[in-house]
Amino acid sequence: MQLFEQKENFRKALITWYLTEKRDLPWRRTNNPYYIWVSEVMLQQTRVDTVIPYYERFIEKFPTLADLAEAKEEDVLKMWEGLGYYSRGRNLQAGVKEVVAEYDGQIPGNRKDISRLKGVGPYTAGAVLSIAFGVPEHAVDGNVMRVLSRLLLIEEDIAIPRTRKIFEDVVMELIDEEDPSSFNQGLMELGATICTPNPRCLLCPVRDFCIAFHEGKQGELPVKSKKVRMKTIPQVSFAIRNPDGKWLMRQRPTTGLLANMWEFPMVESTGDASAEELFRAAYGLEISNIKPLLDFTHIFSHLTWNMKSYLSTTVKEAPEGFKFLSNDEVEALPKAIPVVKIWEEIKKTFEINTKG
DNA sequence: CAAGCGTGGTA
DNA sequence: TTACCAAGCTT
Repeated sequence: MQLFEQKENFRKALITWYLTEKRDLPWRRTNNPYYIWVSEVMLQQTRVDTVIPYYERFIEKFPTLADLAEAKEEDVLKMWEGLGYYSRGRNLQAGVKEVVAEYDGQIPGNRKDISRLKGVGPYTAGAVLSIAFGVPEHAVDGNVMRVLSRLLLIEEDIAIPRTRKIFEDVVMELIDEEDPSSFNQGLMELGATICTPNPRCLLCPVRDFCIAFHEGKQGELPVKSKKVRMKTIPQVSFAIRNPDGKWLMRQRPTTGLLANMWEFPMVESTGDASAEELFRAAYGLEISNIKPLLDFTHIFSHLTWNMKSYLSTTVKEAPEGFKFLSNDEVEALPKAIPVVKIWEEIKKTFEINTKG
């Protein structure tokens, strides 16, 4: 069957399948545009199973858009701890603040305005517009590109940004004006459960429309170029305790990797300098009683840290930019996974019980 | 546009 | 073990 000549039949097959087979997910039990927005940001490059508990905790902590707008950034990042891509959390709060300041707390219902909000790109704009407001707008993510590349045998490289416009145009041609939410979510649900990288075509509700299936090319699509060479950086981290039993920590810079997250002092390990020498050179602080704590490798999306962590003590004051913090304070701060791992090891070593 | 930006799951 | 992801956005 020709897809474009059978638009109505295609829409009906897709939407009927979606309404029957869709998974029961927390954000599918609401039309609250703020909740939809939160879920869409969390779902960026992140699995559904990972997001669910974060979503539940987040909307419990910040039940309304106003609650999030008024929150401390540190509390927002704490709720994001372990979810990754932490600028998403900071940008979400920034966007929410813009809605309060410029739109009287009402999320804009058109693409032009909603797209101006921090952290809202072309996909998230279309998702919120179609799902929460019922506006017939495209919401093209990786799922949609995979599904449509197969249905229509589109062989453009989906790794190239400008390719997305091809799929946006296709969606605007096909979209169901009566139920754009189910249409867009149907395409995504299909990509997530049936039209996966290794597709299960025999279960597909729209395989009769699929050119790739017809020609047996579903395994060759979508076309996606890839170029990633990963750097490995050796890091040395120091958990330094003062006589009050407090730990030396700092907040990372406001831009770049793990922006604004907290960490134990850390330096790139170059050459064969000892841990103590590295730390004195970096911060000019004398430390003693150095003992190995925990070694591990942490893999980011674009680089790898080979971590060696040490325990030590000092009697000096904190250097510029650092703070000595109690166990409960360390527990409460937002920390990325490598820092959490070191902190967990410290808590085990010293049998620390925190209020958190 | 290309590169930077997290984490955990899976083949 | 390596590679590739999973509902992308910013600079």
